Amino acid sequence: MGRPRKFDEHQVLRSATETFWTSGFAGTSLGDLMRATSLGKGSLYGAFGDKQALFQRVLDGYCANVTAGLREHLSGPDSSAASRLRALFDAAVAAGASPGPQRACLLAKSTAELAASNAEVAVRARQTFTTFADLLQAEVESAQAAGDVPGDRDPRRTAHHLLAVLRGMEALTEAGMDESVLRDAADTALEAAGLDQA
Amino acid sequence: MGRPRKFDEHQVLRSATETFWTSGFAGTSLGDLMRATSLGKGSLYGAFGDKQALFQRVLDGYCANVTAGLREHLSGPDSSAASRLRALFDAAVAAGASPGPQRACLLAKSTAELAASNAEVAVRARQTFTTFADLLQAEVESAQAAGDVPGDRDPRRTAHHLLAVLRGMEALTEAGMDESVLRDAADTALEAAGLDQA
DNA sequence: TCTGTTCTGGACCGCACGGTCAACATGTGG
DNA sequence: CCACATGTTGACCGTGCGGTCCAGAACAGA
Repeated sequence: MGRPRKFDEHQVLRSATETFWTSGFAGTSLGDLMRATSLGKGSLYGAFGDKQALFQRVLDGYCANVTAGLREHLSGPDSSAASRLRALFDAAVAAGASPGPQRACLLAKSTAELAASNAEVAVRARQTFTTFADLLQAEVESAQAAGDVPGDRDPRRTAHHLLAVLRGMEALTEAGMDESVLRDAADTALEAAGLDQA
Repeated sequence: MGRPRKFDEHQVLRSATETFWTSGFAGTSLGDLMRATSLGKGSLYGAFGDKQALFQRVLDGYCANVTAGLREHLSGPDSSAASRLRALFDAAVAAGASPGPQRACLLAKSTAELAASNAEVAVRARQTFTTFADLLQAEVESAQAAGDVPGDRDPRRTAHHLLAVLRGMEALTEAGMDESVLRDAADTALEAAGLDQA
């Protein structure tokens, strides 16, 4: 019973995500959020709590999405684990190649802004990156089993290296570095993992 | 002529750097800056212009310092270019290994927060990273000349990869990842460059 | 239809924000 | 020692902040 909500929670969270993504946590005001979501303050506070709590919801949702996306990609229809890994790095290069101002990964931005002062954000970041590493490791192992990666490679170590390169490419993308830089980083990383280029 | 300044500009910039570094641009208020610098608003505005201008001064100075530091390190007293590169990555691992909340590189934080919306920040970031790449490339070439890096490596490509790993390690450090992750990333990157581990 | 419950919209709060300004202090050059 | 140029201080300004609250709207169940 009671009056039903007029808004769709998912849609509101999507709008809020967009806003925080563009302006960061400190750079986003409640007014911005009200405009983006078309909700009054009362509804916003009633449904999500204060700005901090809403941000946490947004960040958690974003991390879940990104993790799910990566998991889906890595178990995708692509023929081999090796080609899926290559596709992943190709996508990272392509993301940085598009012209215009770049909007980096929300998780990267949030970690840079808040991880040092907000334990919850730090935990979420750490956990998400750890999951990334695990997924990459599984993929390396799979490629190894298929004979596309030499057996002498330590999958965990390799995954950690690939993760670092991916995050580094993200950072270089933020700075608007040339595509060639990203290309070089991606190719060298894949080579180091033992994956020959097509 | 006129009344002389009571403060040391370098000292003030150092304090302002500290403040922006801790809280980011949007997260730092004029009050924070006044407290940190012990200057009144008038002096701050008279000497540096508005908050935005002061931030740009701070960021430019930081980039200059970091670049000079890297340049100095890479032309340091260490015996070989190879060992200097190893020391560089060791330092990056060590930076992430210290306990407690991590405060990432100011340039990384500023790029994440502002590069998409502030052209001057984006230009500075891009330029600084490009300089990093150039310095790394020179070092790889030097190591190659000394026979510590195989001659078939493309120095530019290798430098781009090393740069990506360094920035990635920075990002993982922000998130508080285990030292072993950084260690793996660093070791694998150096190996990929053709540098054997000691 | 009436009651209880929830949701909505916006008025309202105190505060701190970024920024301006004018009165005053402190030097230098003549 | 005086006139001038500059630096300092902090009061002041309008605005927008994050957050609270409540009167009224919109439903479900009796």
